[in-house]
Amino acid sequence: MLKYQEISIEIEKYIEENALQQGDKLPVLETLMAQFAVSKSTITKSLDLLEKKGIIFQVRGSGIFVRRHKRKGYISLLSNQGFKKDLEDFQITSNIIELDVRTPTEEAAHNLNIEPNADVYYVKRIRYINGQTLCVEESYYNKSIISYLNKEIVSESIFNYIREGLGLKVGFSDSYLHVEKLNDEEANYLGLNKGDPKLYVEGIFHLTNGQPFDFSKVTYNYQQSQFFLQSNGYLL
Amino acid sequence: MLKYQEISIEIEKYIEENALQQGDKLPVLETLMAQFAVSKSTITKSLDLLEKKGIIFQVRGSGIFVRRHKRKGYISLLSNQGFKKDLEDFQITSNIIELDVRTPTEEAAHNLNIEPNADVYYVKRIRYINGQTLCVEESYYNKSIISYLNKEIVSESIFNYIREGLGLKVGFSDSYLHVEKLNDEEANYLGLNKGDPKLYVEGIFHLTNGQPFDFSKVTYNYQQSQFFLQSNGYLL
DNA sequence: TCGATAAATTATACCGGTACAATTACAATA
DNA sequence: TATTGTAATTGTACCGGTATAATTTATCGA
Repeated sequence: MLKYQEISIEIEKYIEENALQQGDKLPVLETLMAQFAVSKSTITKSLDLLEKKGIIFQVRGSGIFVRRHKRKGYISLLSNQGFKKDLEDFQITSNIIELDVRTPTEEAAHNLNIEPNADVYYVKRIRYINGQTLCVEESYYNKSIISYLNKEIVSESIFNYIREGLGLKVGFSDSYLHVEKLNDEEANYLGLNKGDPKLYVEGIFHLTNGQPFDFSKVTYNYQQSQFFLQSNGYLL
Repeated sequence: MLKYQEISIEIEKYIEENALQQGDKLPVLETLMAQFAVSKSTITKSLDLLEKKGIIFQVRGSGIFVRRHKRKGYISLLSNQGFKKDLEDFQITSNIIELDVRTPTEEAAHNLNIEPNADVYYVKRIRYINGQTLCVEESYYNKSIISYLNKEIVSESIFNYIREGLGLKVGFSDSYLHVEKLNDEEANYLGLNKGDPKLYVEGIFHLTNGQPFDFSKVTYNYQQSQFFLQSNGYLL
């Protein structure tokens, strides 16, 4: 583990343990430098990471402050961790409907940047949160990257498996979302009615080297669809 | 303008002008250092900024590559620029229904972190995109920060006015979104039907010093609600 | 020709420094 | 008391360096 990552975790833990509130001030840079016995640039990097994550904000000439946000019950849209990470407080389960190797749809092939006749793992599942339907999810995994999958792995955290089991590094993701009306089939899966609101999210997940490995299409139960989102603004 | 910001703009322009595609490689660090005649850390900072904005991604040992994403017609959810910035290609207009000084609702006061009897500017407007209703928007501006507003300013870019006119610096924002069904009034405003899908977004906008100055509640026309979102993953 | 191994390439981590800009605290002044 | 100017505080920009980890390319051996 890198120094600046460790430090950022330490600081986050410190905020947690001391129950610091929005606007509370952290020790100044110089203190932190001394405390962790590293150079200014390393501390700065830790703080930049925390800022990016929305944990703190820094004000020049003034100090470093906690930015406590997150209303309870919201899922953060920022983070590639899949669900397990964000929803530790909740009871998340899932029911795998299909899991097989097949050739991708044209759409999936395009988004995964593979040939139409290449192999993909296809996974269709329903996720539940505290017993309620959360979403219906269809995922296509590039089999030349994700060489093996089974029900056990899929039931646990796929992303963990990709990192730990396969030793791959998850990088960035692009998501596209819009709102529509449910059709019959979707309504059926979610236990809702045709015409009810539907939050639809497409996600393309990439390794750090830029290769897309997962293309997912998710339809959320609107009653469960509370998302959180933050931005730090690029003021150019 | 700071060096690393200028450079990041230059590089972005370079990508644009040379029509570089997803995966195309940029010059290596050393070349960029020489080209812009700055130190490694400055270039690195420019690249980090571009990475944060989703323009590029960097691969250690390999190079710097363009990450071209953005499907056409999607509005980026990340960025504090309000609308004008993201939707330059579109015809955005708005119809201001109300604009006055008043005391905030309890909810608004809470989110703006002000007393219930403090003054706020209240703005209610309908936005149109290419002649279609895009959203109904209610905003509360902390009057002790945004000391003056009028219809002309509101019709133009408020955020520009805040930066240029008032000399304030917009920092970060937190947004919360969920999906519901439209009620009668909302349906009426948007030209839709009661019970139709509703994408509802609450946003709290802060200055760089952490003060919230704008609390907004936006109800989107689901037919127009196509959003884009990206994440760079914090792999700790 | 293929696979393993070594070498070169390339971005990232980390150091420690100077200068500067924004904010805050304080003192002086009216 | 309020205001204005000044100094201290504090984070950010930028430099230039060494070492290292990931990747790609070249080299060698079978």
